Amino acid sequence: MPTSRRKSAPARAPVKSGSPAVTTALQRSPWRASRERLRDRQIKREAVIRAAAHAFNHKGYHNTSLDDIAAALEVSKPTVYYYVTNKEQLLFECFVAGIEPIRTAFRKARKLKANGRERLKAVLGHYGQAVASEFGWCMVRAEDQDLSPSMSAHIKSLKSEIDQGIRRLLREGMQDGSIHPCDPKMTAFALAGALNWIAHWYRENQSMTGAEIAAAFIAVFENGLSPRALAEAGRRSGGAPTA
Amino acid sequence: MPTSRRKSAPARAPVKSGSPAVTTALQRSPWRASRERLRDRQIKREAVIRAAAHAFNHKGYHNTSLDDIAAALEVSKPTVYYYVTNKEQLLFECFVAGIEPIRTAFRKARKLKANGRERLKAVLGHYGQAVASEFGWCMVRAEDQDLSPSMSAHIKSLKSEIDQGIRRLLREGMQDGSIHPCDPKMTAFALAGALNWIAHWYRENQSMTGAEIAAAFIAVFENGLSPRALAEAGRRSGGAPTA
DNA sequence: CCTGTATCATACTCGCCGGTAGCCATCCTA
DNA sequence: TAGGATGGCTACCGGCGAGTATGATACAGG
Repeated sequence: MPTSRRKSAPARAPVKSGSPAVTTALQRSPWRASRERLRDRQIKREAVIRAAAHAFNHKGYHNTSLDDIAAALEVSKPTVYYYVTNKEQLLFECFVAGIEPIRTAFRKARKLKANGRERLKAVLGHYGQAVASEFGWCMVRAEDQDLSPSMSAHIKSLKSEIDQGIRRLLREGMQDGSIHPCDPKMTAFALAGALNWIAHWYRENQSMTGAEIAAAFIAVFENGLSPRALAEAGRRSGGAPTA
Repeated sequence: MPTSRRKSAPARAPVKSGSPAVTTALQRSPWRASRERLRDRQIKREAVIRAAAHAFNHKGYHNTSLDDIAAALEVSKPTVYYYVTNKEQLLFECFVAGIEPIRTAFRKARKLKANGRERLKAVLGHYGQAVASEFGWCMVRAEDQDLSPSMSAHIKSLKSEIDQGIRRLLREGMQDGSIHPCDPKMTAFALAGALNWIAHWYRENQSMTGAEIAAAFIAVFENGLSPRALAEAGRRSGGAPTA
């Protein structure tokens, strides 16, 4: 009976995590071949997403057809559809792949033993690198209007998580005296905006690496435009300034 | 002979300039009626562009059809095409309308009698307001990929003009001692990026006006994250800090 | 009243592109 | 070696949307 066979496609796994615990145990199982095929499938799936990110980077989401992506992979369009359900999901996966390193940066910063400003700097450094990565464009430019309500909500919540994380670090830094008093909301917007915008002017084969750009930006944020006394400008670790 | 009649459409005038010197003289010309029609045409044309900007704001460029814009104006699609040649030009005009106030801000700042930081602040204030304006989204999001090479080049040059203007003000401020030493290129990117990003989260009917947002951002840039000595934080006009 | 021009609508063309139907090859498993 | 699962292809559909052909109306000038 020729009913739909395509339903049997295995559910998606998180795009970027490198096969967490599945391949470690049961090395000589009789299903080894099947497991290897599954792993192959993940590799191919990631290649599809990577190709999509690359195409979106260069031509934009709407100017990229799935035929383009298929051609870049030297396969046909239905093959792409074998790995993802639709174009929208491609954008979504690229977004997630881009934002994931930022989330882990927050987790790592949390267990860092330093003042708020240093922790914030650590996060912003990873943030900048993520924006300059191959998924940066997709992460930054994924728009509500191009996504279904459910995915849009998902993305919104992830973005909000990042935003709240920055605000929290700002507040903590202000409490421990390592950050100049400011409005956390506006400051977080300014910081994230400056870093997000990297995706607009940064394309591969640039002279600076993502890390270098992030470092340069952080220096700007840290010092501000107004001139500082020399002693203060050279200071590294912050305590309460005068109080 | 039914050849193309549409060629007779009058050439476009700069979108936003308010009928510069045409209506001042020759008030009783016999072509008064014809001149009035021309003025009407300009008004309608601007309405079309404004409607396009509004639609692009809400749904994005690619998700907006010219039927949408026509419907918003309660006219039909050919009417829209009577005032603009194609969709691309609509985006371009929106971009120009958005960026023009920034250019005038630079011109005004140039004849301002103040140090570099103050002049930069004045420009950034107008910059922020422009980004938060009805054309802000179009100005910020107009992408090369959606435009023909010639228009893309035009937009690129306008953007570059703004960028170079910011860098120049930074250098001037560093020379007169009102701005902390920094890399002008990276700092300009950071400033412009933060302000550009306003277009992503700012939608009308927000609690803050564009001017308020710009002021808040400028305060962030000016102070920086590192804490400042109280005397320094309160300082207003800058001279050389300690040298 | 006649003619040209400005303005706008109805009703189309047409290409692109997201997504699918159906078929074929291969390979693992029993 | 049969038979199912897996992975891939060619060929198509359907709709959306940019842009247009054609003609109707309004009005100005002679």
